[in-house]
Amino acid sequence: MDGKVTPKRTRIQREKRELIREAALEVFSQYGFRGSTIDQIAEAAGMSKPNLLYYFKNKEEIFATLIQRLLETWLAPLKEMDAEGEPQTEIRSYIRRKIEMARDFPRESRLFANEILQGAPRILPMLEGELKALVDEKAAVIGQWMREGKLKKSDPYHFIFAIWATTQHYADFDVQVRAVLGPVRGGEGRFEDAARFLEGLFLG
Amino acid sequence: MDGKVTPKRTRIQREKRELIREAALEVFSQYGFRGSTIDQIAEAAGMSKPNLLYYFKNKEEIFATLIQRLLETWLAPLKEMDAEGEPQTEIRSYIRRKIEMARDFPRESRLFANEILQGAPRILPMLEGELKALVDEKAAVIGQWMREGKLKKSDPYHFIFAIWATTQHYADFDVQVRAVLGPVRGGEGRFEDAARFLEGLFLG
DNA sequence: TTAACGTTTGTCCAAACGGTCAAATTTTGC
DNA sequence: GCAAAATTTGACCGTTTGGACAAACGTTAA
Repeated sequence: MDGKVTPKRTRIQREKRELIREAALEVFSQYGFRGSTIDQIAEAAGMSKPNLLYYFKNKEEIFATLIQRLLETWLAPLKEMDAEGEPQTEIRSYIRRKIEMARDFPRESRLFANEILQGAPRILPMLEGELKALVDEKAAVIGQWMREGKLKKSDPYHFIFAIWATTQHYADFDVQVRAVLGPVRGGEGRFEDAARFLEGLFLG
Repeated sequence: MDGKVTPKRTRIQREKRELIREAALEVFSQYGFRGSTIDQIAEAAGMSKPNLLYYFKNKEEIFATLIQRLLETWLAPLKEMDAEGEPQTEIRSYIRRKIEMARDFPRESRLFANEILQGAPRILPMLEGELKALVDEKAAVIGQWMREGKLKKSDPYHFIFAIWATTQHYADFDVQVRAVLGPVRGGEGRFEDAARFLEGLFLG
């Protein structure tokens, strides 16, 4: 009926496909889809171009599997925000998780940023569907917390946008952050500093 | 001595060069440097590729003049922040100006974001030089205001980053913002809503 | 051992790319 | 009005790109 079956894969296929995804993430996150070439990705993966195309039909397909995986990673932290939890704690954890993602998965963040910058041609339906639904739900929770006086009153949607913007900034604009902070303050501690600052900003 | 002279330009040259810059901004801000083609820009400018190359030596040069102009626009609002002014007023004006820029010059914002995402290959010296110096200066001012109790105490550098991140978010991630807000709340009023929210966040 | 299957690569192709050039056309200054 | 200068374009070039293909090489299991 479906016509679409999960293809059986050998051990080598699973490993090589993962290797290619890793290389593609590196390249795509820096140059965007149009700015990246299959040759670049193949070289980063340590294989020939035809060999890479043995594992992925074409450039689009590599990008597609990357985006698909990215979206799950991306929605997870917000999904975890628990309506039954302590508001301050929930927001604090959310900020922490997002800053950790900026620190540990900057390439994923940049890939996402690149896609949005270009008008989100491949993920617009998901933004208007799944993401909007999730944000609507969580914004309602946050709004309730605000009405209960557990959080300072403001617009829940823009509150969420502000957390996204500030946390992802440390991944997407990392070069600028380090340039401005200089070698001393721009070291590894910058993410911890950022986390503390943002907790104060959003919860203070 | 200098060897570099401002070339004399005819009326047509001035007009056409401006036309090309406008078209190039449109294209580069969406696809980045590597992802954009001269043909795309030429078409957007309504002329043939050779004709475009009559006005600009090559792709790099178009991009360079765009970046150069962008940087001036970009630093202006922060420069205007006045150490002698009323702290609350100065911060509020700064946020307003930045939100207005996100609304009125989204392409410039995206061009900048694109450049930083790719590691700022063409403007890193400026970030480490001029920008760092400016931020150092203004962070000192903000730090003084905080010590005087005119602003809530926090880290002045991350305070500035947070203003950048949140305001530019409304230009760079506009597609996402509109997708999440939906057709009703995502209308023209979203920038005014954002401005009010951000004033509360940073000054409340 | 060997046949079947999975993997890898050199070679090739057409389209797209950045850029050149000479010839044709238009504008300008006298 | 006309010559010089400025502008525009079609045709072209070498390179890069995404992708196809068949032949060669490895692996596996009967």
